[in-house]
Amino acid sequence: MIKKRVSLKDIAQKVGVSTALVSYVLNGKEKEARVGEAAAKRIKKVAAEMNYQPNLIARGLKFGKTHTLGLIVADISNPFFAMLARIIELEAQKRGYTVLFGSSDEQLEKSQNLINTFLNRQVDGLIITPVAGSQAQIEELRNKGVPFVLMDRGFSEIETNAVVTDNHDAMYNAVKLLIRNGYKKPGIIAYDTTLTHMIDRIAGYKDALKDSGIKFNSKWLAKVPYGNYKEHVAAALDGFLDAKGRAVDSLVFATNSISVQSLKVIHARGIKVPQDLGVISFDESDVFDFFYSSITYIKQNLQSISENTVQSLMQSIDSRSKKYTKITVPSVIIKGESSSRRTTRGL
Amino acid sequence: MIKKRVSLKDIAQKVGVSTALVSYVLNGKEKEARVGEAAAKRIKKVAAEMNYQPNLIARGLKFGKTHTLGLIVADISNPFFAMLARIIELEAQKRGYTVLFGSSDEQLEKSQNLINTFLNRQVDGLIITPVAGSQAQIEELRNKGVPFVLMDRGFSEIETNAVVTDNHDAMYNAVKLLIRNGYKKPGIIAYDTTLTHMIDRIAGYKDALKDSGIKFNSKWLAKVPYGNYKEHVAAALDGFLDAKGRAVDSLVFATNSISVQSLKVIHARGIKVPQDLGVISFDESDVFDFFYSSITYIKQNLQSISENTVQSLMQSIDSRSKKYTKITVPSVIIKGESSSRRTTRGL
DNA sequence: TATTTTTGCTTAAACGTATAAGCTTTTACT
DNA sequence: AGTAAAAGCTTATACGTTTAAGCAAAAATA
Repeated sequence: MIKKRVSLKDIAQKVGVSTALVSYVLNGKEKEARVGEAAAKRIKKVAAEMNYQPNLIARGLKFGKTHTLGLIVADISNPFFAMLARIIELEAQKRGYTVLFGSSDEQLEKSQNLINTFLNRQVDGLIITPVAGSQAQIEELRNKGVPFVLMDRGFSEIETNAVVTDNHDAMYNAVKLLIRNGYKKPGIIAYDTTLTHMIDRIAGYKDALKDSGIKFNSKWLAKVPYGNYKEHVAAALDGFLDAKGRAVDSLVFATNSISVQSLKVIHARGIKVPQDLGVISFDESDVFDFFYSSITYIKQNLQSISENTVQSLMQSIDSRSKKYTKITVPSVIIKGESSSRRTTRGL
Repeated sequence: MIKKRVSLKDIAQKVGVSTALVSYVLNGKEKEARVGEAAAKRIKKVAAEMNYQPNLIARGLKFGKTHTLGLIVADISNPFFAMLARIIELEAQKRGYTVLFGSSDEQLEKSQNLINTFLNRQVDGLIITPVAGSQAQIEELRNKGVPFVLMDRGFSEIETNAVVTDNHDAMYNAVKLLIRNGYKKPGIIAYDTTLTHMIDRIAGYKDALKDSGIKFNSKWLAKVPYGNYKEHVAAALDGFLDAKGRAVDSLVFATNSISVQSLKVIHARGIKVPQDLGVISFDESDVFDFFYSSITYIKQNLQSISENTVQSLMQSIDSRSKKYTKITVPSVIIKGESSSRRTTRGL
C-alpha cells in the first residue's frame, strides 16, 4: 500500500480553505496575498502535522523549470569522471539542483540518447563531455537554445560554453621539464581523436619541442584508439622501446588511463625509470604509490573545473543569453623522480 | 532565445483538431479511439515535421510515475560504487528509467537530504547503500510504502529488499584459504561500523577460524573508523607488525579502500608478501598489477549485484507488495601469490 | 449615511498530458 | 423511411502547483 503524498488540496480540505490560500502561505506570500493571521497559522500547523512536501514535478510543469541538470560523462566508472561527478553533484546541490547522469561511453548514439532523454525530462541544462564527432548534436542544442556547458573537452569549430584544463600549457610545461632535465627525445602517447583536449595536449607537446630547438619526429607520437586501448598502448610502448636503439628517451602520457596502462607495461617489462626512460603522467592515481620511482604528473584542478562548469551553466540558465564563455583552468605539475635522470632522491 | 518545445497543442492547432485526437494518435490508440485514417496520417506527419517530443514531466504528473530512480551511494568517486553506478544506469535505461544520483558520504544528514530531495522529485523508487545509523530513515520509507532496495549492505534489524554479496561466505573462504596454505595467525582489518556487510565479513572471518580449530585472538582484529581511515590503517598495520614477534602472519582486508591503503603501507615498509605476511584483498584494483606479488582477492560480482538490485526494485515498483526479498550474490576468490607461502610461481 | 478602501478569502486559468464521456454525422439494418 | 449502430470527432476533467483576477464583507473615509 503506497501512502498517498499529501497535497495542497489535502491541507486545504482539512483547514477548510482553498488551495490557493494554502499555496500563498506555504510560499511565504502571506503579506502580498493579504492572508489573515489566524488562517495562516492554522495552515502552517496542519501542513507541518501532515508533513507536507511540495511535488516538484508539478512545480516543474507549472514553471517550465525542474531544477534538474543532466550530466553526461564519457564513463562514470573512470575515476577522473567520477571525481568530477562528485563535485558537480555537490555544487549543483548547493544551488538547489539535482543531477541526472549517464555515460556516453564515447559513443555517438548513446550520447544522443542521453541528450534526448534528459531534454524530454525537461532538465534546465546539460553538462557534457562531448564524444568525438558529436558536433551536430551540440549544435542542435545551441539552435534549440538549451543551456549547456562542455566540460573537459570541446570543439574548435563550434562556439560554446566550455570549461577545460589549459591542456596546451600543461603539456608544454611537462615536455619542457623533461627537456630541461636532459632528455633529448621525448615521446607522447595520446588518444586518436579530434577532440580539443587531445589536440591541445599534442600541440603543447610539439610547441615545447619547437621552442627547445628539437625537431619533432613523427615516430615519437603514438595515437591509440579509445576502444581496447590497453593493447594498443602496450604495442606503442613496444614500438618506442624495441631492442635496437630506443626511439624515445622519455614519455608523456596524455590521459590518466593511458598513464596507468603504460606504467603497468613499463613495470612488467622491467624498464628503468627515470634512467632509461623519463616519464610524466596525466592526472593522479593510486598506482603511483606502488611504482618504485615516484611519478611526476600533471595535476588538473578538478574542483575548479567542476565549480566553473556548474557556475557557467547557472549563468547560462539564468541569463538565457547568446554569449558563450570559454574557461581555461590552470593545472600544476607535481614533480617526482620519474622525470629526472639526475635523481633527486634524498634531497 | 530559448525555442519553445512543441506540445500536443501546437500540433493540434496546425492540423486543426483537438489535442485529444493528437494524443490518441501519437500513443498508438487510433483503433480504440476510432480515429479517422486521414486525420491520423496528417497528425503523424505534422508531429514528425515539428519534431514533437513528449514532455515527460507532464506525463509524470498525470500518471504519478516519473520513470526515474534515485541512486544514493556512499561515494560516487569510490571506484567500487562508480562501477555499480555505471551498470545500474545501464540496467535502468534498458527498462526506460533514468537515474538521479547522489553521494551520502556515509553521513546521516546527507543521506536524509538526498532521500527527501528524490522523493519530492517523485522518483518511482530508490536504490540505497545505507549509512550506519540510518535505520529510522529506511523504516520511514517502508512506512510510506516507497519502493526501495538496499544495496551492498543492509540492516539485520529491519526487513527490507536488499541485494548484497554473500559476505560471510566470501570472507570465510578467504580465511580458510590462508589457513589451508599454512598461515596460523590470520588477522583482519575492517571498518568500525554496524552495517551488515562488515558484521558478516567479520563473522565469516571468525567462523573460518573456529571451523579450523584456531582460537580467535582479539588482537587479530583491527576496526578502523571510516573518517581518515588511511592513518588508522597504517597504525593498525604497525600494531600487527611491530618488531618483536609479529601478532599475525597473514591479513585479510575487509574492503577495497582498506586493501589499497594497506598494500601501500606494506609496500612502503618493505614487508615481504607472502613470505612474511599472507594477504587477501577485497575487490579488484589497478594497483595490484604493481605489487611485486600478485594479489589474491575476493571478486564481487558487480554485474549481478547491479542487475539484481534494479530487477528487485522494478518488482517492488510494479507489484507494490509488502513482500521483501533478500538476494545474496556469490563472489569468487581470484588466487594470486599473496596468499600462499609455498609460492606457486611457474605452476 | 453613503462611498471608498482595505481585508480576507475564492475562482479560474495555466503548465502538458491522457482518457472517459458526450455529441454529431454518416452508414447499416429492418 | 425510420431507427439503430458505428464512425469520427470534441469537451471536460484530472494530475499538483501557482498566481492573476474577482468578490464579498468589514473598516475607513467623507
